[in-house]
Amino acid sequence: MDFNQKCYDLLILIPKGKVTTYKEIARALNSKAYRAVGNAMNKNENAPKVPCHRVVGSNGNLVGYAYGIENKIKLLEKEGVKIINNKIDLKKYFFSFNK
DNA sequence: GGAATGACATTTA
DNA sequence: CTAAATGCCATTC
Repeated sequence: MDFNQKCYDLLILIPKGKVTTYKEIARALNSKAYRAVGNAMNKNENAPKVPCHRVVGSNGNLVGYAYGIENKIKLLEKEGVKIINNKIDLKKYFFSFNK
């Protein structure tokens, strides 16, 4: 299984209305490749299968999105996540894989 | 096999 | 506190 595939697998576990960080994902994989995580999303092989939009920066900042940041914001708000100044309140919506 | 790239994070100014 | 520079991992050219 490739690294990116693992990322996708974890992303599917994220509940609706919650978000996580690239770092958290990397940590869940027992790795520090948060860069690679974002890269995996960029490939977007499993775009419709995986909620890539539920992944944000460490401080809740919306780093980017393959389909456009605007679209990402929209999707998150649809799920009940409030976005302020292109940022998310991690205190409220942060989801930890907590292994 | 080596160099370049990116949806990041952390440290320093 | 905000902005800029540096380091990092895996993938791709």
